Amino acid sequence: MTAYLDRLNAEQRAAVETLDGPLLVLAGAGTGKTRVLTTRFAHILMSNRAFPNQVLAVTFTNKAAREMRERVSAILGRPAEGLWLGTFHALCARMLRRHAGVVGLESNFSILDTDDQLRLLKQVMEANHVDSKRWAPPALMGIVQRWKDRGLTPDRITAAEDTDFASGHARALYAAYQDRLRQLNAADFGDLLLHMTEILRTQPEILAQYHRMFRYILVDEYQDTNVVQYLWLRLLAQSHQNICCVGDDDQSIYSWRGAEVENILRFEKDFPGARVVRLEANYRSTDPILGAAAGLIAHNEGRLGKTLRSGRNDASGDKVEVVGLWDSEEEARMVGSRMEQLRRDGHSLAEMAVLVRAGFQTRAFEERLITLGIPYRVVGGQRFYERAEIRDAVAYLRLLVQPADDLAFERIINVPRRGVGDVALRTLHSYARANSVPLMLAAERLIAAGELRGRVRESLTELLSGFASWRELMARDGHVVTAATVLDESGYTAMWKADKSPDAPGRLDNLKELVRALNDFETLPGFLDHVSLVMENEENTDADRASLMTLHGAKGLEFDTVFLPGWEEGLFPSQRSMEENGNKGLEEERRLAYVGLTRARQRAIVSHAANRRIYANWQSSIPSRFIEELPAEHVNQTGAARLEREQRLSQPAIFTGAFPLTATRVRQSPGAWEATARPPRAVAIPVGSRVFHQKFGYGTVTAVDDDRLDIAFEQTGPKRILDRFVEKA
DNA sequence: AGGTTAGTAATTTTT
DNA sequence: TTACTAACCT
Repeated sequence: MTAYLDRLNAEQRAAVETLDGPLLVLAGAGTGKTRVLTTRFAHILMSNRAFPNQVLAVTFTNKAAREMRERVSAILGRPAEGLWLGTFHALCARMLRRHAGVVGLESNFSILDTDDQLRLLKQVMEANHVDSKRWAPPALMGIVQRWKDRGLTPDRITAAEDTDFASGHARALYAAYQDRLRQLNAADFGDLLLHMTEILRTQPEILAQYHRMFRYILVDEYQDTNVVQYLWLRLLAQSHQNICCVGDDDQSIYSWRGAEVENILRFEKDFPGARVVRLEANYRSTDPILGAAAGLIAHNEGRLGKTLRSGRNDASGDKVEVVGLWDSEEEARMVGSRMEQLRRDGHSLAEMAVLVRAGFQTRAFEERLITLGIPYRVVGGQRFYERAEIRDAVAYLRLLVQPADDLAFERIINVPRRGVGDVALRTLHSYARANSVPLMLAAERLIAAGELRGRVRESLTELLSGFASWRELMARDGHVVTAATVLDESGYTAMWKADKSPDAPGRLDNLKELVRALNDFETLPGFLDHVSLVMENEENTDADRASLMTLHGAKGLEFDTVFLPGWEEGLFPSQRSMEENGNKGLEEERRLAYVGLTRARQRAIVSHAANRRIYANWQSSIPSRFIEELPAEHVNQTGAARLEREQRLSQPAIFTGAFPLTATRVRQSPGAWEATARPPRAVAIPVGSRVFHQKFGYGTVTAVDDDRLDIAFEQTGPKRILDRFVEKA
């Protein structure tokens, strides 16, 4: 019955069995955090302390939610259904649909993504005569989001906090934006939390209802919660205080998104009588990796303090390698050849990852891996919902559910092209504004009044009658058929079928996937929530590929081998982080380094290049301070890091040319120079040859300029490629 | 209305 | 360097 408890160590077991009252579980990296959380959840159910729908379990990512659901099911031995388990946003959306009226919305409100948000903010700025060229809309979006993160409605913002943007009009713009959202019957991501917290704050009977409902609350990644999430949790936990938060202050890396480490640091004050359990036995990494990570993070102040110790029996291992390279290209070659070496030794690529500070850094590694023929995947990037075709399709569906959704209307009004441009749209806008009606209704009335003519009138009439018939169809035949019909009859799929660009087939596939996914939902509104809050791109995890991703993206993952390139001052720690947030920024960068190191089970290879190409020109850089902070006994330093540093100090003149000077290059090991030289062209590739490129596929050479080939690729069109990247087909 | 070109800005992004 | 936006031309 309780066999699942036997698999836990003493501290994990304490975390699972301390069920009453507030509990903070400080879970160091690799200490079995997820196991504790899921076992605790299952334990609550198995011991009959609560029914599945009486436990509220909150995560930050859909992935974490999914994983928890699966693992709870596995322990229970049956599918876990009826759970309140999900992300903050998904759970709030679900609640807010029930109480939308309290904050002036209808329950079918639309959820806006950042793109809609930005467009709306820009419109609000223009309507309030704030020049959107002088004041950047994205900056305002950031300000508004931070306010929302802190649970601040416009009326709660003090004048003192409103001085920077638009000469102190940010608060007014925020208020106008919120009004506009209400008119559109829409909420942005931040609103989901903000509105729900507001409702719980002001409506005691609704709060009481949730108090009766949720007997236990579980929270993952508590160090990443922001103020409004904290307030929401505190309100919900108020009565019984059965709240268990799991987190690691050393892994707090999202302060720039409004996360407050203080939440976890303050837990015992916020929840009097709280118990604290520390999970310190690490089952993931070797001793040297743990030692290096611990030594590094010890440089931070204001930590709750944990001492990771090894829980593995086989924890001895190689020291953390620190490799100094000449330039970023050599760094990419080093990573590539080490991967090849490991692969020859029987290691799987899926167990190797390159973790970079910023997205653009992956490119250099991609190029190298392509030339070496090492399969890889870039993790992160665009999510399913963010793709243009999905957003367009969703806009059509949103309008079906909610005709007042002007943002959706604007998005699709001329997609596909209907000859409705700026001029026509402006006419609609001015009528809509003057009469306080949605754009769709404005269009209808202007057509009836004969104010619109020609092509515009024709295509708008067609679109409007389309929507009318689609609504009927939905009532009759359901949302799946309707969605497919909408995409067809609106001309949207035809638009992509006619598109000759190489990604058009993929987009059509995505649309098919969207319609297919509709089958899993009873209603269209339910599906729309799923798409904007949950749906992700499916990745083919089957193939053996190395992973390239940002350090942020790597949180929660682990690999046998982890490459940590670019440990240079200015890049990592990032200059901007330090400039904007001073020591706090630096400490967060250090936590990021800590997260990176602790992803590794067996091997961690840190590297830094003396020269790096930023945009067009070369810049020299010095090794990251984090390298010096790694305890020497756990590190094996190779390469000319020290030498480079001294050399640069004695020779302040850096290169002005496009490539490092040969004279300094001699300082490198003999092999380095050889490897740097351009490999001789194996076979001449004349014009007209059919060639193959790892990334772009097959193509025909149309022109040759020394080592550069103009190639017309069959899939992706014309490109200029260095000859060594292609082979004769 | 829609395509073309010049100018400008360039972290991290769980929802 | 590239990618995206905004004014500009057809």
